[in-house]
Amino acid sequence: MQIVWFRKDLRIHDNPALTLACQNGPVTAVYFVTPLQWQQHDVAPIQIDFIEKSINQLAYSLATLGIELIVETVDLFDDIPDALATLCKKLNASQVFANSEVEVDEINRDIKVQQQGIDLQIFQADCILNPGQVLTQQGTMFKVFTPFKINWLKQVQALDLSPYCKPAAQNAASEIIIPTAFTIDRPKKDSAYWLASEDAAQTHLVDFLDQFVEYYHLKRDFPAKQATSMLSPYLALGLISTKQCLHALLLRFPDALDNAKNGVSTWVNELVWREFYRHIMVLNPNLGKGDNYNKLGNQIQWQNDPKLFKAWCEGKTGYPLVDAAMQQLIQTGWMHNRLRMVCASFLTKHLLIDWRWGERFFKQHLIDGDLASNNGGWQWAASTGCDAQPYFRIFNPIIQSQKFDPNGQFISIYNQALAHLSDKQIHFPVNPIVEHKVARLTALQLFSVLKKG
DNA sequence: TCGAGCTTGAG
DNA sequence: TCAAGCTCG
Repeated sequence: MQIVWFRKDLRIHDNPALTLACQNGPVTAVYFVTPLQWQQHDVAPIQIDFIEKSINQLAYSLATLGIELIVETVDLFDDIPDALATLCKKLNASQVFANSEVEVDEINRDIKVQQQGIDLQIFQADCILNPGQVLTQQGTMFKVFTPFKINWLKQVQALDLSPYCKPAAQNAASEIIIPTAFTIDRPKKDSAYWLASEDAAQTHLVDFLDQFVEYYHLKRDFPAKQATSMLSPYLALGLISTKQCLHALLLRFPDALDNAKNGVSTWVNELVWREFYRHIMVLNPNLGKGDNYNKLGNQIQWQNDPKLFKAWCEGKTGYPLVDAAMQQLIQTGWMHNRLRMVCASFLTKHLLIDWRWGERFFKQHLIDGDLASNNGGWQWAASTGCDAQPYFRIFNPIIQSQKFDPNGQFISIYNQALAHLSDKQIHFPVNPIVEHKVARLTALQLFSVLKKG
């Protein structure tokens, strides 16, 4: 008997741990619910709801393969080695199969499991190219995205991207035992807008590839348009893999890896950014503990005014686009990528609040909360990250609004009181908590500690 | 060594 | 126009 331990890979397709375990004989699956750990990791209630629905769906999918999914609740990652050892004993299992994760606590958890004497086999399915596999000629991690991407594309072009097949059913012709629904006993926020299944993820992907990807580079920056893939919640929990995404993309657009300037390659870029941030995280584990990537960032004198932070959290900064974006996050658990940049820039550069505060707040509300991507994005905006925004580049929230929500269509969704304003008027702040020009100059001074040379 | 090339702009 | 540099080959 083998155990397949599911973590952030809640899928039966393109899942090497599952497929390879099944090749070795009978399999039982396990998922550990870790409420206290999730609390420490600021997992959003809406993501917990999405996890609950996803594991119930996974249990059903596994049942169709004749595999039982045991869902066990413990407090912390630290409790898993014992729990897993007990389970191995009970099932008389010789090996545990799992897919790798990139975060430091997760990696340490796996080490502790192995130290417990459990034969834990770890497979790589989180990235298309494994962390540490995309390096400069000096053997170091790239510090700039573009050369990383060039190297990544080169390697991927030589790769077979066929996803792993789902395993064959274990006991043919056996009846499907419909598993009892599992409930996670934690505060939850309804995630029903996002159907929690592999099928739903595939539908999002197909719709995106059929209808949107060709215009992605032209439309993706406009939050009022439906133009992005909407795959982030699925990628965050592994209901779909980036390999599946790229494979499907290449079937439709065989020259997708050619580094052109079109919608297809712009979207490939996004997948590569995801990998870039994951590689950085594995090679710099302390990023997961709040370290600035750029140590000069330690010298930034954050002002951290709680009143300003509260206003930002509640979408009451006075800047219509920022406030609408924060409402989108609070109400739906998701925020358009362009707006994440605008809000992150505003918090760090206009309000001079530590990016970690914003990172945490986002994590607490995002259905697609993912440490590497969230941290990478925040440190990009705060100019402390790897290949980050230069510190002197400060988004003007009014110009961003004029450019990317020209008719105020997005703003109007979340602030009907402004809907009657003209296209010209709607972008301007009403009782702003800080004035752009003043804030900009202060930020330039405070952030000048990042000046190089 | 040196030069090409820099995600998501702003005053 | 400017760009408060630097990475990578």
